[in-house]
Amino acid sequence: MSHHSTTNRGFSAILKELGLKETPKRRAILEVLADEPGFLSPEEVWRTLKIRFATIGLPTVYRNLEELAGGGVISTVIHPNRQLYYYFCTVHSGHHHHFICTSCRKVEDIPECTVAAMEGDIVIRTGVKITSHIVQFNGLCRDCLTGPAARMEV
Amino acid sequence: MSHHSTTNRGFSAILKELGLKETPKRRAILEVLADEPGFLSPEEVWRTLKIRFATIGLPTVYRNLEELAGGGVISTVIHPNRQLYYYFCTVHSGHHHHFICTSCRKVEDIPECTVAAMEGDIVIRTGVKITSHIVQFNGLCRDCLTGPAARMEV
DNA sequence: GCACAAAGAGAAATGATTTCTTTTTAGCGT
DNA sequence: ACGCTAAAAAGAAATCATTTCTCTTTGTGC
Repeated sequence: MSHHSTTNRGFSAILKELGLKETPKRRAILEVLADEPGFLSPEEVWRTLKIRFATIGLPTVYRNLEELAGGGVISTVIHPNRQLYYYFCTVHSGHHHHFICTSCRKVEDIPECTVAAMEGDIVIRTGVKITSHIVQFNGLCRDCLTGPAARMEV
Repeated sequence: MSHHSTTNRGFSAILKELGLKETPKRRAILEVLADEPGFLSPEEVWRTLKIRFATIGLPTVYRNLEELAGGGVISTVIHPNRQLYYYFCTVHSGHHHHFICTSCRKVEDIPECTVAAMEGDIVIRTGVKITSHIVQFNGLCRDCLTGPAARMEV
């Protein structure tokens, strides 16, 4: 059930660009995320990897997810429950934002155009320097709105 | 050094609207936040209150901040360090967003117009239901950009 | 193949936040 | 003013995601 199998090519190149060694576990973490349509918690990634690897530590997963997110390979999801989740974003063309379904964990990409405009306005009006922003829309996707809510664990 | 002293009137009314009893500590929590130009962590609020009250528990502060934020009296700040901070927002006219200075903790209000438009687009295009969003701009305010960074603890 | 720095294991610590139980108190009715 | 009752607070303890530490393993350039 590989959802994004086409993206599995090029992981080596991505890691090399970031100056990260290509270890089996690091590659596996990327694969797990790439094969998942929604976002995953560090512990969920870890549980999946434990099937493949006899020994894999949770700290390893945390460290790798952070490195990969820092390098922009994967993106973070700030859940209303305040835990951090990770998502392998198939859209690599430019900056954008996300809609996340808190029920089934699906993620939809939102172009960032308006946010950029907002930032421009803010900078001009107030003279501040914006170093980062959080823009994320939470809700229920169309499928979850119509069908029976799949994972209502929020 | 009361920055927002004009807003101190009407706390009783606010609490009554929310169906919350007007206790000395609850009022004090609101006062501490209202007197602070920037955002504060629960523990910082607690430390301030300990000067006034012989006994005040940290859980009390956490609970009250959550209740007050839930009622919309105060707003939350999601810090890049992933801790939760609270801010007494003087702008009560309609929905809006914030720019936070990660150096001096100043908060500037951003009208939400564009975000509303974005949401409209998203809903129409994808058919999702948006229940909440996080929109926050992080950076350095003009003062911190020019003068020596006051509290560079990020 | 070797050396060396990066990566991982595993255990333990951290620290913000929450939960629990008991005691206190605000606000209503009288 | 007085008492009642449910909300609120104290204080201690638990939770649990995340991080830190030390030692061992492994990928990669030479």
